[in-house]
Amino acid sequence: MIQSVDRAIRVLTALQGTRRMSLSELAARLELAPSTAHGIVRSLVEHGMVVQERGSSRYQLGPAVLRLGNVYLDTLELRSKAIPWAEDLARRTGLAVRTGVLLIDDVVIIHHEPRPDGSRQMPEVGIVIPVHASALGKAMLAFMPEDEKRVLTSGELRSMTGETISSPENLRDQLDQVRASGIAAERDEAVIGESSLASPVFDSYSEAVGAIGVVLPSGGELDGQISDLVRETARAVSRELGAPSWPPRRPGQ
Amino acid sequence: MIQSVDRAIRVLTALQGTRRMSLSELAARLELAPSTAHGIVRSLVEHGMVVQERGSSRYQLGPAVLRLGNVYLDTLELRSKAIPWAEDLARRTGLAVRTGVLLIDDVVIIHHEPRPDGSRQMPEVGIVIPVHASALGKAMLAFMPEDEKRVLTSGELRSMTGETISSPENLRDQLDQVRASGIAAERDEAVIGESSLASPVFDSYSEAVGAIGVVLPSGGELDGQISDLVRETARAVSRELGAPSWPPRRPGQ
DNA sequence: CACAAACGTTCGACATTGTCGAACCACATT
DNA sequence: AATGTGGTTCGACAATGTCGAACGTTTGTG
Repeated sequence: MIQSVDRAIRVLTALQGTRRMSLSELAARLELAPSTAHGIVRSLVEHGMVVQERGSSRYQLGPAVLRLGNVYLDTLELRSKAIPWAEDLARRTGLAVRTGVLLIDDVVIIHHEPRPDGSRQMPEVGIVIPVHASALGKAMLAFMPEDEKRVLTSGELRSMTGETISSPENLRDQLDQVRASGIAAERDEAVIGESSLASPVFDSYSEAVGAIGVVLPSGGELDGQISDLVRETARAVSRELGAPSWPPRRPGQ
Repeated sequence: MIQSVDRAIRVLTALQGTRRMSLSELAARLELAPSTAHGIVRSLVEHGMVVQERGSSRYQLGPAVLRLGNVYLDTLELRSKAIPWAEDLARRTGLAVRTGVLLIDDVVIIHHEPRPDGSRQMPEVGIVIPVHASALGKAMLAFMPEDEKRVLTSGELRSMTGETISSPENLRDQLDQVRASGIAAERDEAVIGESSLASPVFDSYSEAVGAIGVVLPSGGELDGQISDLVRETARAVSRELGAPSWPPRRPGQ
């Protein structure tokens, strides 16, 4: 791993958490000399990845990162294949549909089909949710042995709400259930009042490449029919990606 | 400018143009030894900025860039202030409304309010258009003396369609007009059959920070009433950002 | 089915390059 | 007006990234 590249990405990641930071804050966060941090930030600014506010004080992310994100979405085969099925699932269930992929210890939403009731809803593309606090994350993790091991042994499971799973044993048991049923559930674990159901999507190598599922208010009963629709959707998208079977014979290679 | 950081960003930029590239393609494009390129790519992969496709061959952008892009949009004051006015402008004109910022020699769209006719339209947030081929770009450039100079003297004005401005003299004359009228126009210069009108938005330092405008089919007559609405919108957003006057007394600085 | 060629990847040595500390400058605050 | 904070620049050292060569795997071809 190249040191300065690593540090540059850490700068971006820091700015992603704390949206506006002064140079000294950045330097302190990364445990670097201010002049070192300055050199890195300068390089990022030159390419528009970071901009400094007027008044030459704080730094924040720049427009170049937006362009990159847009191109990423365009290249994703999973996304283009999933969109028609997501629309279909939203129509049939009357619920919002999310599609996501794994990024280290989080799920990144790559598509969001809003509830078809015509109400104004925040677009959620690009937001991240901890793997262990989302149905999408659990659905994927159950079929990614290496990532599962890493998450289970990494120690800390960040708490989002009082319902967030905090013990690795509990999470492992749930992943076993996901493997058996092909569907993952979550209730108030990321956002209070919000529950979700999701199933994993596989590619032609039978690798889990993402997950798709619905978001519903926590109040209602878990409807078996909705589970079936989610599973069917995940299977359909997987087939379009060339997956030989669903669920896969040998979970995730 | 730190060499390896610069190279890492060039890798991302290359992957943004040519969406899938092999290591040797990347190395050739950046004029690097394959092993050097590999080290850089490896660092990017570790952070999820780049992923390699199954079959260990080609590389493409990864989910981490999407997360960054989303956070960038959230931090942008221009965007949050512009959205209500963009909705209003779209309703009044029946046209699609775009808001954009400058990134080197391009405009990046940071908000897109679709035509209010209920038809399915591609979301355009994140796409880039050459400055000299867009009304948004010309509107901003006219009030950014340094960037104007750079663009006018950089030599090449990329051609998008037969109508794209290719001569610096022509562009400079148009920018003079923009300064006089406070509004920029474009007709078939980026996309055939598509025209646009835009006005610059200023912050509390009277610096041009972006532009807002409408997209319309190239057929119709240029309506003076629409121009007035665009100008009024830009003025309103500028006021919300704390701009002391519109247009500014001392153009850009 | 076997061979060859191309590609991605790993390793180690050299010197280029990034890092750090100190000094400088501008701004804001008292 | 003076002092302190924070951002930025500069130069010297050595740590770090770069390159070339070799390895292993995959892909295309005879």
